[in-house]
Amino acid sequence: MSLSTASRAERRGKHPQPQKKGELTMGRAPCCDKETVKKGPWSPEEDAKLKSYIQQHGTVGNWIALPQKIGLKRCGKSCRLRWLNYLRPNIKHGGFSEEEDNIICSLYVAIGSRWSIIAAQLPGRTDNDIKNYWNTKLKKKLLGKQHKNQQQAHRVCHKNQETKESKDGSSFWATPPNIPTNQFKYQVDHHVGDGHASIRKFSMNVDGRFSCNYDAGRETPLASFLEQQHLHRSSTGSIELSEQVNSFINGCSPSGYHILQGPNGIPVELDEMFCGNSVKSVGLDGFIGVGNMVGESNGTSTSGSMNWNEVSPLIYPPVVSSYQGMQQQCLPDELVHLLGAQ
DNA sequence: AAGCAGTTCAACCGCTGCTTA
DNA sequence: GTAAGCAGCGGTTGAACTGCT
Repeated sequence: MSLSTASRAERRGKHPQPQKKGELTMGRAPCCDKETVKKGPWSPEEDAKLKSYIQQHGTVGNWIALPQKIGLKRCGKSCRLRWLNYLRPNIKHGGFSEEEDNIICSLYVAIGSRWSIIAAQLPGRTDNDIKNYWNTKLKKKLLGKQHKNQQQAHRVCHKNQETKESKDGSSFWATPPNIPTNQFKYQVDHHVGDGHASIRKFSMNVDGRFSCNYDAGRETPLASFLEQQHLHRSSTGSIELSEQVNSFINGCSPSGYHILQGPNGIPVELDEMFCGNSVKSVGLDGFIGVGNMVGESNGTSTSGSMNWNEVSPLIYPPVVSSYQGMQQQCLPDELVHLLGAQ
């Protein structure tokens, strides 16, 4: 370290942030003076200033220095957010289509709350918009569907459970249901011998409703994300998610057989199902790194890979009487070990 | 009309990872 | 190799709005 903070700040045309009395020396200094910076809703005048400056000079440069340049008493981060989420051209607000709903749900199931990646697949939508939409509407919509199906399925399950319990006295359910041919799939084409950079084309197909083809020479955020996650290719170069995902999106399980229940028989919330599942718990590596994941019609997978139940047990777990029981029942050994170590 | 509860969404906060010196 | 500075991200907050009683 040869340069002091002050000299570096000067070189960048900035003054160093004065350290406040009693402030810790460790940790990050605030990006702006919180006492003089304006907060809250933006006025039309502020919007106009910001918009005209960016339209003239572009967004290239230093966001933190920008408000000073144009005389705005705003934090640079706030300016950036305002531009990206509201002032930027071609922004769409509200009125999400059915197709967009499906895309959001599909991607949420696959990659979790990576809103920026999801937003990148929906032109004109911002991550903030999608996040809000998911939290306020889509999640409830799905829970509503889920609830309906649960009510139907409960009747069937109750019958099945009675039969099983009468045999062995346990509350564990019998074998998982057969998984019909998948409608939802990711496919990653590759060129042999090209390493991780071989993911040159990313296409996605949700029941024929959505297709996002790779634009040659331009890596999609999702494709590069998958690449970052050290996607292991199968011999066919494809990753396919089973119909379970798709059918959940469309309202619960394919057979109406598996109901998600917590320890006290309380239905597990969507959040817990997705966010608490192994995808999130052990990182996407645990999900994508599995390699070829094919929901065959008999519920098995090919070439030593894992099926959906093994990878994402909380989406389709058998109902068990305890969390530990569920781990033992559903998770592959290495994941149980990982979770146990946490 | 008033009061309350629920919903929406813009904006904020704090953290992470990358870049630079 | 290290630390500062920054952009970007996801979670959270709270004001404004809406609907119900």
